[in-house]
Amino acid sequence: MGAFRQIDISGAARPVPVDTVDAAAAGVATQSPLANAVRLMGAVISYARNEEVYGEDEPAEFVYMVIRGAIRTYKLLADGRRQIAAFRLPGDVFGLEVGESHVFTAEAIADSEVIVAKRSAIMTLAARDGTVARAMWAATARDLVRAQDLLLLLGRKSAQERVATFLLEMADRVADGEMIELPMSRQDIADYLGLTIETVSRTLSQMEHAATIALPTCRRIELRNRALLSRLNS
Amino acid sequence: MGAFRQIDISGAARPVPVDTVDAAAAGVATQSPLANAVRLMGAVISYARNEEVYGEDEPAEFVYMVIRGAIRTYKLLADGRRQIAAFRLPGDVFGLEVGESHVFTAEAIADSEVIVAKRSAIMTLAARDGTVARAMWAATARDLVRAQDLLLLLGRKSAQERVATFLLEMADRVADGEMIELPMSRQDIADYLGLTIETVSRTLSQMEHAATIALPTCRRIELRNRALLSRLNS
DNA sequence: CGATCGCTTGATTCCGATCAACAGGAGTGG
DNA sequence: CCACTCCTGTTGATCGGAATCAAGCGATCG
Repeated sequence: MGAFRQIDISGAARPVPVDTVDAAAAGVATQSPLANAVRLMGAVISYARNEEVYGEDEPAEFVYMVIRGAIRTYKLLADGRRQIAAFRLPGDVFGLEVGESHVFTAEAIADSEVIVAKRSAIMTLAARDGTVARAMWAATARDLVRAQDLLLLLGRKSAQERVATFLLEMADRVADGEMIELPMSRQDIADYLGLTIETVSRTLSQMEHAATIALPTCRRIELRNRALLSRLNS
Repeated sequence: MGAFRQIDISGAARPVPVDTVDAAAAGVATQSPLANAVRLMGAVISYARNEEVYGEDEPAEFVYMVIRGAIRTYKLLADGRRQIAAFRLPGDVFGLEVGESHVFTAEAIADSEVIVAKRSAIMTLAARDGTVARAMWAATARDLVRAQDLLLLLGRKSAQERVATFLLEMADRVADGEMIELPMSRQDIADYLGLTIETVSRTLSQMEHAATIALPTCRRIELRNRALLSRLNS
């Protein structure tokens, strides 16, 4: 069992509300009616690295959309073991709950900008506009599909397979060609994949030796053999 | 890596459509507008033990609600490793997808009765009735919360903790007092908890020796020390 | 330039998987 | 009814992959 790991909150809470912004100008493509609603009714807030966006069991007063940076959502066990359920990247909506409180904690992985909209306003809009209601459902369903893929990974895949799956997922989401710029630390990856930091590091090193990937820096990964990774992904 | 495990389909497909039934009489309590809609618009179909209800990637033509018995939904890896994502028990709605196809396979664990309703009919109703639309969202969100709890279990809990969590979950869902009547086999439990059948069996035996539980038969489990199980549940 | 933090690498341990044998129970057919 | 088989579950012995313990490296920052 892992020992308790202290998670330090280096950045002080420093919300900087701003009026409605042109999020498209901020690099977020127009997507669903939900994303549009959040964009129209929300304000931009900046979060420093490791700053908490909201905590587990807090009332779910707001809905969020990432503009810049990255957010992790996770649960903790009493002794500090952590499971990250999702990484939220620019364009992702998160914190949307059916119930009255959040089911996990959300924290900024890097300095980030997030649009924050009143949940009550979104819900009111959804009651009037069926396309918004449906987009909310679709967003929850998308999270569910992601979670179910992660279940299979955590329950049944080997360390190599987990890392391969992770790399391909990140390639889909943040890659510029074959080059991946990771926003998160090894510890975050480990807590997402249900491994230890050492195992993640070792596995990446092995893949580098096998020329499956290249590691120019520890936050940059170049895929050099996608076919092999896909085979490991099962 | 686990070897390929053959999953035999002993019961032949034998759908027995029936007109709208009084599901309350069948022991299912009235719940959400969604459950009511499925009940009103569906037909009862019987599935034999191990019979497939639907397969992964099949078009999602129907929505289902369990009346009697139990259903497992799962994903497979290419070599046969299996991860069960959920057990569906009487009253549970499943197979509700936002997209056009199912994201995993559903099979009867025991001989079961399921109400089957046309997805298109439910969707049409949801477009007219916001409470149905919201109930569909709520059902998906409930699945998501369950999946996220399972993520923490699969990623970070020990075998003992997994079994303890499972027992408490089943106690909540099917227990008559402290006595649990399991509908599923050890293999199903193992594939739900990300363990092997041997580890599940051993862990249950240990708990019996510690007088935490009693095992009158292998499908019946009596909780004798819920406090201890809760502590293991973290 | 030293300190700190994040990452990598090596040595060893340990939990759960694997391999193997057997027991109990249900169903089948004589 | 019993003998047989099949299936599920239990238990024991051993193995192995990832965790843990430990050391050192390298980049970033004050």
